[in-house]
Amino acid sequence: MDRSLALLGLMSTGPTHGYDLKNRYDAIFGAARAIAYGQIYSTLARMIRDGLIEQVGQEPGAGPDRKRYAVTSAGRDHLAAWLREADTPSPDLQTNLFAKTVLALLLDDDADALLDLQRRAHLARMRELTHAKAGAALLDRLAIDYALFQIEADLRWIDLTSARLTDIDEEVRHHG
Amino acid sequence: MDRSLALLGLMSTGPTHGYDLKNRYDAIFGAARAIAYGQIYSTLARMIRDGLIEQVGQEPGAGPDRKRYAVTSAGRDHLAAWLREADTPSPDLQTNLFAKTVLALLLDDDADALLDLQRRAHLARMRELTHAKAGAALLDRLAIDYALFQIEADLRWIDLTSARLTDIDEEVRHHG
DNA sequence: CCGCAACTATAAACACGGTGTATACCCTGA
DNA sequence: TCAGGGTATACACCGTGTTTATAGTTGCGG
Repeated sequence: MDRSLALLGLMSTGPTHGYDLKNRYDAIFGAARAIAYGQIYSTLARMIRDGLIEQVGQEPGAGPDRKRYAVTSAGRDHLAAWLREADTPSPDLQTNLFAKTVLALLLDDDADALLDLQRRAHLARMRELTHAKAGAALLDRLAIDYALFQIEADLRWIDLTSARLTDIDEEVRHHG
Repeated sequence: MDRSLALLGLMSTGPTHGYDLKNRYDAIFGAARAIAYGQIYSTLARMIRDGLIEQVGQEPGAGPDRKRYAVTSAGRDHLAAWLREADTPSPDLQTNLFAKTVLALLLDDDADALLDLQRRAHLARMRELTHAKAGAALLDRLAIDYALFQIEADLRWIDLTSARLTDIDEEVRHHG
């Protein structure tokens, strides 16, 4: 996920400072992965450099001075363009599992065992997520659903690949 | 995909030099995305620093001298550990689409239009991939299948989310 | 009332993956 | 002979993200 755009989006509801941004980010997007303070400030610095935001004040808070930032019109355009543009999923068609399978075959390792291991890990993860979903808030449930669907897709690919291993082996050896 | 591990895997079939590595990588994994020469050498440098590979010779070829590298025993262990370890898919449950949807709601933008746009882009991409699959080699077909399964999963999530937009809107406003 | 912990707030150094470009060497053919 | 193209590597640089340092402010226990 593009964290800088998400931050830009949060700032679009009104000028804020880094510390507040971190907390709001975590409240909305941080279910699975909170953002580090360090990343907030380095991202802010880059956005300032690129003219997407600008400092609009510096006020005392409950600690060192807060620097307040606002989205510039260039920033608003940038965000709007991002929102309006569809993503290409997995633009590179490559995955770790694909690479592992091919390399296992190339190195005379047991590719089928590898696929089976991944299958079991996926099933375990699905149970885990399904359990976590029970008590979760709506936004978190949505994120979990996304992961569940994706794991199912992975499982289908694993079955397909596992069934074709002999053919793939031949193809890999050919490339040597 | 983890390119450095893939390179390490390729080197495990015998010592090679950077240039050769680049060509073999592209032949096997490069269907969708070739690796740049620059990345080869910077990755090799890091692997040397980490003791995963070592230089074992320097011979003239059809150009400047070739530096031949071999996998160390630490490198073999590292690779074997990677092959034996299952991946956690989408360890952070976050996606661009999720972020866009939430931000659109937060900014009073049209979230449903956004989802619909993504849906149409996905369908177009599916047609494209299905078409490309027809004439492709086995390894490429496998990679394409992976992408197709994943897009289907995305589509399912889009439908689910689209149906729940009013509830999500309420939740998002709550977080402010 | 002193000192220390916990919270607020930011900055700067650093690591890593990746891209682009420069460099240098060799061979071929017009 | 010399221009062009393939071979081969090195280096500077960029963006994302992590770690660590710094500094003020509040509040609580001894």
